Amino acid sequence: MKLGKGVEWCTHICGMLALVPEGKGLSTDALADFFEVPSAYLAKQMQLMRRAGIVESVRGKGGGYRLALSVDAITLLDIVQAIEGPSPAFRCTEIRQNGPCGLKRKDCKNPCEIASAFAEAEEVYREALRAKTIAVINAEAAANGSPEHFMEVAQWVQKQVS
Amino acid sequence: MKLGKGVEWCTHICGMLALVPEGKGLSTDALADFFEVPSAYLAKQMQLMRRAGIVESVRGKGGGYRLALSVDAITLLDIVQAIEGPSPAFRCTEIRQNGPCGLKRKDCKNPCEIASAFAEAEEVYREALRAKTIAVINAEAAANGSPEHFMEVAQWVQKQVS
DNA sequence: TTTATCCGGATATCAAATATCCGATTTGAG
DNA sequence: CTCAAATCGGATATTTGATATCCGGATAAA
Repeated sequence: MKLGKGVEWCTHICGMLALVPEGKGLSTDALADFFEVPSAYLAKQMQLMRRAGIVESVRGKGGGYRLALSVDAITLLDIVQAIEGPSPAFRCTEIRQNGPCGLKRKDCKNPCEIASAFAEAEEVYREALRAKTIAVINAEAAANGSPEHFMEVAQWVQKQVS
Repeated sequence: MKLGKGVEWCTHICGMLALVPEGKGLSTDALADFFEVPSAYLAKQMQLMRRAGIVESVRGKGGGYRLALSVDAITLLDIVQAIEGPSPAFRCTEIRQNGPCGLKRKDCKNPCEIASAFAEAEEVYREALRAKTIAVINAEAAANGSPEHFMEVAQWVQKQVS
């Protein structure tokens, strides 16, 4: 039961990309430097984000990544699913069909009670993540953090895109 | 984001152990045969269950495992935590402290907004699993399944403990 | 004493996460 | 046109964790 590092990285990155001016972008190297994470591996995560439609890329000199959607259209769930894929955490292998008292295949059209219970739990989990947009996260961060730090970050972004 | 097979196995096993008569137990081999799972590996999972206080073991000939608690005192969350351990799925590595705009350690006494959001989501997930006891699961299974199959399983258990 | 069982540790195997590298392509700038 | 900067996709290590097996010791019933 573990989420990949890419989830943490990309969530922070989305918060930062929100500060990037229209038409500009930040390169993988710039993002990797900002968070001190391995550039080559981050590049792979950003490709997943792009395929999921969360960010868009501009190739060639001066290119980089920027958000493909507005900050209130990107949820934490979107990011998790982009990085981790769609498969549920609980994997039902239908062991009720095994062994001396195994059920017949045809009697197992519906998921078993255990699989259903885990599916429900994962659904409320996803629902909680779906309720948190980048806009919300950034608003909370602005409320809790110092204005000085915010300016510092904003100026760093400015320097990169100029 | 993946739960180990032991979670599925042990949940089904708890449902079965509920049928074991007072004072008796089922051996690891019997459980492994019933569900067609590898015996040696299942033994490891059962040790985790025992250390978590969910089942208790009887050593020596004729021994085995039985529930250590009543069926309405064992939740799916208990089983997940027994097998998977206590660590959360989202691992915050405090990358906000990294890089050119990294925050000072002392300004990071509270978890960041992202870590908090994931912690909340995992809490509702745990809450959902906490609401599902073995008693509930078994009641649902009894309601959905055929009485014939229930008898078949009960008789198999009888044969093992006699 | 023999047999069946759990216990703990050591170890092997396999899959996934993490990480790096390279060649191809695109694009802006000189 | 050429060069440099950047993403893209694929190939490939490396590391970690999940999966799986085995064995020697302890325990208890027959």
